[in-house]
Amino acid sequence: MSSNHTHNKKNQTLTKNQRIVLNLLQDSGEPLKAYFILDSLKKEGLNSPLQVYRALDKLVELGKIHKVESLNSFIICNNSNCASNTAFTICERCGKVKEIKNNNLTEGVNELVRENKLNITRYNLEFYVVCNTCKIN
Amino acid sequence: MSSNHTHNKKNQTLTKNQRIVLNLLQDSGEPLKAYFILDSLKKEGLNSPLQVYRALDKLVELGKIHKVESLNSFIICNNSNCASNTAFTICERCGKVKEIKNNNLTEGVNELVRENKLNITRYNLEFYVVCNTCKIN
DNA sequence: CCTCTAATGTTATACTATTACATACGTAAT
DNA sequence: ATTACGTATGTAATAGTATAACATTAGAGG
Repeated sequence: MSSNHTHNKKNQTLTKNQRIVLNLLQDSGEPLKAYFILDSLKKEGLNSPLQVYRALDKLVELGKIHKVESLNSFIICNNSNCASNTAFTICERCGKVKEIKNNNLTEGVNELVRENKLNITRYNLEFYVVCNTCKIN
Repeated sequence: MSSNHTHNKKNQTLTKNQRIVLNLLQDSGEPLKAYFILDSLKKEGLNSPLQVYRALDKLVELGKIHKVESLNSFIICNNSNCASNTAFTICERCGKVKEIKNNNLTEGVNELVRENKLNITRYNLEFYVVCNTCKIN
């Protein structure tokens, strides 16, 4: 469960494709789909799905982004202590995704994992909610 | 977080397609992919992906099966108290999936959710492990 | 400069899932 | 019994997600 992140690694060490994909996800803050990324970055020189998927794979591996499995989407990691673990809330109505930064929760989960000797290498937690905006309407 | 399951509903209330898909998943115990299910049930009269997906959707809705999001697969629910919540371990090496029945863990998660006022409607937890078989080799 | 690894570019293809539309079935109300 | 309605079916077409294979290039380290 120790951090193998490389958040601190300079973006300069990334290749061009990796960098422009990361920048797009960073600017967006929302989960984006691979083919949306492809369309968005056509003008930057991305031509094929594979170029996008390769960049995404690498960025996931580096811990700079996460895949939101149930949405087939990718989102910037804005958490400094998530290792390769992920925890999201996903609004059932509008689809809005937020990475959970609540240390209570993640520490609680880590503790549960330890207590139950689950021998986890990493985890992906998806919590479905109705977000505040949707709750009002 | 209250159970809205219908495990007790007789299989008779299911339609033919739903029943044969459920039976296959039940017999297998493993997560199966939609197109594998289709191939397996050609002889039973399933001809198109849509027939499979419709049956799967319904079974998920009834809580009789779960989708393992990160594997694009479906697995029988063998847990009597999971509501529509899911928790799995997935072996990183061999892909073997087990539904977590550990009440400690699920109760712990429920408690964390309450404590943190997350207002969750349901959750999907995917824990990556190296299973015992793979650990030996 | 050489070598090795990782990344690239491109084409084709595989895998996953849904739209659209016509038809049938079951059941509850009239 | 007939109508009406919701749900399931069957089928064809297509949309959306992801990888295989192969030839080439770029960059880091010796």
